Amino acid sequence: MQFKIDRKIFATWPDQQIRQLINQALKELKLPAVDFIVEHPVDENHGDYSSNIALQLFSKLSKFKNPRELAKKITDYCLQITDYDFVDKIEIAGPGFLNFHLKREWLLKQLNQALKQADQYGRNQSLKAKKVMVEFTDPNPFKEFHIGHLYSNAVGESLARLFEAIGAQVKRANYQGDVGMHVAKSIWGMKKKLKILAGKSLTERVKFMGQAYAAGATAYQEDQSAKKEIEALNKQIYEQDPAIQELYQTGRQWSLDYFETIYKRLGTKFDEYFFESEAGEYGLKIVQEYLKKGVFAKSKGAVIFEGEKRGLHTRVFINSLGLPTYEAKDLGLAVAKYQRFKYDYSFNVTGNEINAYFQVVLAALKQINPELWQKTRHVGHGMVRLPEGKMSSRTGKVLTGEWLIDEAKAKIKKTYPDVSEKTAEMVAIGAIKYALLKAGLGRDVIFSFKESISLQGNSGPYLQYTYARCRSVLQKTKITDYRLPITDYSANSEELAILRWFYRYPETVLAAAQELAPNQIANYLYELAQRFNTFYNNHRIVGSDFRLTLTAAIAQILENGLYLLGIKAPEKM
RNA sequence: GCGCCUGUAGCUUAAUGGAUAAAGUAACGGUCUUCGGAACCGUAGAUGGGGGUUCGAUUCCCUCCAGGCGCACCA
Repeated sequence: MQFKIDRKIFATWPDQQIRQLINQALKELKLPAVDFIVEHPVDENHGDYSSNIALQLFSKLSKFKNPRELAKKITDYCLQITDYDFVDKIEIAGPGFLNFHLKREWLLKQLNQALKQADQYGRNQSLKAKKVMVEFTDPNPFKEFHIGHLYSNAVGESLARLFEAIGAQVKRANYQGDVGMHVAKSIWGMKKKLKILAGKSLTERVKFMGQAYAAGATAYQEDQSAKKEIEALNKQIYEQDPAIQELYQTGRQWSLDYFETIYKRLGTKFDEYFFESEAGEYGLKIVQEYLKKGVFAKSKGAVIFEGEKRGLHTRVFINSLGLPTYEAKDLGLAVAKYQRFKYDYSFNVTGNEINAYFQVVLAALKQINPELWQKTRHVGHGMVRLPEGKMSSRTGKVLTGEWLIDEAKAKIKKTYPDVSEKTAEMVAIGAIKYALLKAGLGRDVIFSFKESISLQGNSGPYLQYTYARCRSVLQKTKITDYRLPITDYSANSEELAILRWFYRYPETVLAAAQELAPNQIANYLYELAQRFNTFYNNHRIVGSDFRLTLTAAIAQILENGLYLLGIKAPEKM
């Protein structure tokens, strides 16, 4: 599935106009059309936008001595056109790049845009009227909420906010495994020592269930009689046997209540909850129906999808006991989701360990409902690993999300004893989310405690600090409307460095949403904050209308951008 | 064994096939009679190996090496 983005919104953006200008020049000069790029050069001495048109064209033509000669011809033509109000100058550089420098007036205009649009700045309507469902976090009741869930939550929430930022109507979904062997294992463990729980907090009760799960999982592997007991429990759970209903319902509710406390701290609010018990029913029916139509096959008493015929794995959808497996449940889930929300796009955010699994499910979905298949996309992110290796809830070697947040918070309070409780929480969440989101989604996240709660350098707190610093300076004045009366201003180099960076925010938002890459927002904001702090160190802001305006605009972008990462910007810290 | 993913500075990460590979962190050295030092500036340090395509490769292709994940009734 590919996002269909309407780029009309950026038709007047400089890169689009430069592209038009070059195409016009090619036509006029009777040069052949050829693929070329217009991009921001890495080195800003090379201008604000740069094109490789001359290099691309040169390799196709023989009548020019070198690319620079060709570049000169195109440039000369472009310079005759006067109705482009944003280009200051065009230079030919290096092997034959065309470098475009933007006019200061245009840059200053963008500053005003940011202040005028305030919290709407950077948002657009590319996905207007599109419905998008994003499924993420997916913790399992009766087990811990570990830092992997924290990661999935940070990624999913950020993607949801990015989709909203480009105009989509988004529903956040959470899919939770309330039936299955892990529940049986946990309940088996709970039955052994239930009495301990009287008067304990929710956190402790959930922690206890985690331990119960570990005990059950170990016993399942090592003890034959325990294994039989657990399998019997699994059946009881599936059949809703009254004998264990109270324990089951109590434990389930503890988990769900507990998860809500974590979501609240993280700033996520789910619109839709789905459970495996529900998805299983749908899944079973679907698979049975399409078994008749030949999509699935019977083998060794089970119902399978023959993925091997398509270069995938063959997987079981209904096991030989007649119960739906995870595969069937995921098919049921797709349908259940669509019944509740007629989505145009459906994203499923999980760890990439199930990438191959998901390909099989999607291949089956394609046979059953091509329309839904078209709309569905699995987003596999890297896994969180400990330096010692993989986390395992079976051995109890897990770090819970709550532990991490509390540790981060404790460190902040220790380093800065004066911060308020509220701010410490905000900064702790900011540090963790930023650490998780600043890297691309592809690779595994090697969990480093030190890194994840870092307060210096490229960190969430650095951005929050910069925001608070901006706000603090602005509060020294009584000005409330920072609109700029100035249309020309001879900016110094630090000011210019900021001007030449911040107008890129709207295009960064679009790119991040389109490429499913929250890290692009993180990178952008970090660069912005760095430029501001360098400027701040060398110039006094209070007393200059221009600098105050600049500061206000930066604060606005920091706030907007942090929001897209799911991070709050504190007024003080 | 087969398939997928990942290898960039000691560590964590940037870089739509473009120009001198960019930061943070750790190390060392600096900045402040100033609006918030959770800041700023400087020094030193890298594309796993080998081929290929290209005017140009961290990026695409092949191969080797290293690591991770997956491969039938768990989720």
